[in-house]
Amino acid sequence: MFYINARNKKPIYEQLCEQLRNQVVEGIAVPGEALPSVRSLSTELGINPNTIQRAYRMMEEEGLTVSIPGKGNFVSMEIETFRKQKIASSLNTIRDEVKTLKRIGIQEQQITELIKDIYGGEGDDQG
Amino acid sequence: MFYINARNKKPIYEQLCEQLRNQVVEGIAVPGEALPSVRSLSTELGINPNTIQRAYRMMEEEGLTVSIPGKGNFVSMEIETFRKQKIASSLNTIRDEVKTLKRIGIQEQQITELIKDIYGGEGDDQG
Amino acid sequence: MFYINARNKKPIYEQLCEQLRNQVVEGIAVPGEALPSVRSLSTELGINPNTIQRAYRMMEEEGLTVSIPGKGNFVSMEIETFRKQKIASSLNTIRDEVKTLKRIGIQEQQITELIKDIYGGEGDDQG
Amino acid sequence: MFYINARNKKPIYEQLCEQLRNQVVEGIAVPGEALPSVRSLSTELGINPNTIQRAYRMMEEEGLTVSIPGKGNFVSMEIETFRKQKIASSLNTIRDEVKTLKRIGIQEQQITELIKDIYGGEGDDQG
DNA sequence: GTGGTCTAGACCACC
DNA sequence: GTGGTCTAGACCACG
Repeated sequence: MFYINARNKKPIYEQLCEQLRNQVVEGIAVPGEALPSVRSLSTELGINPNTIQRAYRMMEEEGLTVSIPGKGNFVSMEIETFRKQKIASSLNTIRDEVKTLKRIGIQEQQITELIKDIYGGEGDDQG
Repeated sequence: MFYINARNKKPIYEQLCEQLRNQVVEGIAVPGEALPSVRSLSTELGINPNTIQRAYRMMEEEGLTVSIPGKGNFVSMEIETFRKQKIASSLNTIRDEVKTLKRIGIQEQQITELIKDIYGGEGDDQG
Repeated sequence: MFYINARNKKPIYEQLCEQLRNQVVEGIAVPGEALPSVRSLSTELGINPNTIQRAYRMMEEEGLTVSIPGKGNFVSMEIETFRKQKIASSLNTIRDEVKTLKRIGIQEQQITELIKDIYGGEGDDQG
Repeated sequence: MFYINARNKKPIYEQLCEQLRNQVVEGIAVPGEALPSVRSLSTELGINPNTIQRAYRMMEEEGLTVSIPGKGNFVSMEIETFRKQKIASSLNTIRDEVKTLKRIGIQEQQITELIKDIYGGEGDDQG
């Protein structure tokens, strides 16, 4: 469910948080689903429990999960917000990059064809 | 020629480097052009000379500039590489984001219209 | 693990970087091995932490090490590249010098005997 | 007779000095030969006359040239010393590199063949 | 004037 | 504890 990229300069707790965020908006993690316990994830990833704890705390602060004392951490039931946020964020990123490409002199066609290719492929090439 | 955004989490030397990178790919900084001296930029921005030095060193390591001791720092003569890199990088970013949006369930049309809007505007909304 | 030669004209950060490079290609420093912490090496050598930092940063930029914030600096797992680079570089240097000697009028025999002497000695006259 | 590589980090006066040194030991510059005047070389290379002056001064200090006031600078008649120095220096460099290669595990044969190739070619492949 | 190196010491985030 | 960034200011070599 989670993995760590030690070479990545992002802090570990951020990596974990981001992974759950992505899984949630893409429907891979479903509302109500239980997250691994702090202890088990800690040993599985070889990471300090404090760091896992911090990641879980951050997830809860974001509203991404709910923590039920004595039970564990669970994906929140209110995830539509995150889907909208992610869409807005992605569109913004695309807008910025496209503007840059326009300034550099790239033709609109080259970009639209890239998109057509992606949507043309029926399958989901998620890694 | 350069500015600092204190609110930006990125380190100052990175901001400077990134700004020159953009100016180069957009043709605002032309090959052979002299950069401000370490000291002058330092006082102009209210930044420690060491930090400017580091930014300039990084630019040179990237091949973005050449440093001639006793003379100054100058935009490199071979900048076409950076234009190509930037294009490839931007297209990759767009590809990733579009794939994500597809997975989330966004229609192709919504993205292509965003792009059409950007290219429809004659002006350059830079800065 | 490291030492400083004050008489050497090369900057300190370069000396450190070069030493690790040599230790790596000669198998003295093994992949995954931890380097001294910035602070400890700083006090051990009587060098400013900033300078050590810079050396370590340069090593990482070269791909010689990986830096994990909060953990330390470690010899990279992919060091075979450096061995090959070093071999190529050494052979090139030898080639250039031999060509010069040929031009000056030195006999081939004089050079080959030098090499035979080196390989004839069983021991390793390192350090 | 001289050229400047602005990208080279070596100071200009050092580059000039080194070039004459090489030309002398290789017989390209012959004893008694006149060097370009400070003024003419200065304009030819687009270099500050002071820098040329410094290079010429250094050449004279090395005993590489003699300066005759009112006449100019001339290659020294005593150049055999430099030939011997260059040979010693080259042999030392080769010795060091070969030792390194031995330590890394390179076979003697690989090096001797490199040398045989160089001496096998009748011509002088100097650039 | 220019860039390059180094010291001394502070502050931050991460683990 | 760790690495990373930044400031303040000195000193050097080069042109």
